[in-house]
Amino acid sequence: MKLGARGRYAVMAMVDLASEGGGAPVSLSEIAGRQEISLPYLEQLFRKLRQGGLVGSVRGPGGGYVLVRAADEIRIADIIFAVDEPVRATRCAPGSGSGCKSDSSRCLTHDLWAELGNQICLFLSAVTLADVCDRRVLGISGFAYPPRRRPDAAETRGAGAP
Amino acid sequence: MKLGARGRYAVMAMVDLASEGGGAPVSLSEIAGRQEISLPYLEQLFRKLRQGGLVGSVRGPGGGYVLVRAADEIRIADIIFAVDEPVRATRCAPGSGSGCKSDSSRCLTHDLWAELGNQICLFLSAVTLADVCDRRVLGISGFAYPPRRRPDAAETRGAGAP
DNA sequence: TTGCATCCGAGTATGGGACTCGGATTAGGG
DNA sequence: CCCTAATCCGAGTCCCATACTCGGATGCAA
Repeated sequence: MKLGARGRYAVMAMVDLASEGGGAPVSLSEIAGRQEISLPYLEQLFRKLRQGGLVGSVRGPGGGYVLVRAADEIRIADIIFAVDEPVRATRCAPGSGSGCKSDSSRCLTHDLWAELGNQICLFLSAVTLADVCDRRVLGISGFAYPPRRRPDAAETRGAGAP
Repeated sequence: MKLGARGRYAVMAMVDLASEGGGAPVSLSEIAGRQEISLPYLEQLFRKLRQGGLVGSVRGPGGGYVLVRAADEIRIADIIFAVDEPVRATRCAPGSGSGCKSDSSRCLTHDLWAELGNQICLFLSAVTLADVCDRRVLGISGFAYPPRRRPDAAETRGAGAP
């Protein structure tokens, strides 16, 4: 999962679209004005969003973009995926070869990054556009990580899922 | 929290150091050979790790680096922080001004990114160097995200690509 | 037809990241 | 003593991904 300005702008624009548009199409100029993003850049973004099936377009005067699904059916992860397709996490798995060099057990760190990417996907999949619009983001994962933090001495940490 | 190749190399090197060094100093040439990282680059990395108080150094022939704390007392987050200090998450909070433009309630996405960064920190703080060495990473957070999803409607397509 | 809007392929460039270089220090072994 | 192995340090270079732009084509309503 890649995390650049493009993804952030896309989310900002989608939030704007979900908030300001009441079913009626919203033009990119409006969004550009409100969010202070350049119009051509927004066009490029919404091209991807449209190809990803997240928004529909209405051409001509009075046209613009509309959400295809309801705001609480659109996950933030969907937006990021739509505009930032590729992944390539470590130096492993560049796509073709399964990676981690030839030696099968070289990179111990592999599953660390894999698991981290997993966590990020999980989080961004748990938050919907509606959540962001209504400021329902904080505390969505209101859990504290560990029972397994530092218990000050040896502990049999089974690490198992419940 | 920034996530570049530098951080990944640093973690790889620290894992190597924790695995191969049995209390005795390990020279950077050895690590460079095993992990296929260039020596000068490693030097630059370990300079930061030393300044961050994660490793100690022994100069002269037979010298090298040693862990200052035990491997299960070093969190992955510590390593990343040591080599990649600054953060600047959104376009908000560039350091001086508290951010989010002047208008107080413009960027609704602010707490989204803040919370995401929080999640990443949380995860990387829950994993220690020893965990990675012993392949105890997978399933460290073996929980499924909350019951607070949309009850029935369209729970198709889970989580996306790993 | 005119003007507003989406559509599209290509193109530029700048910034930050990975990575390098030359030299200075420190220490052990002949 | 040198000599060599190692850490130290401040620069400096290069390159590529990413943000961002341009010119024009297409569709639709008044």
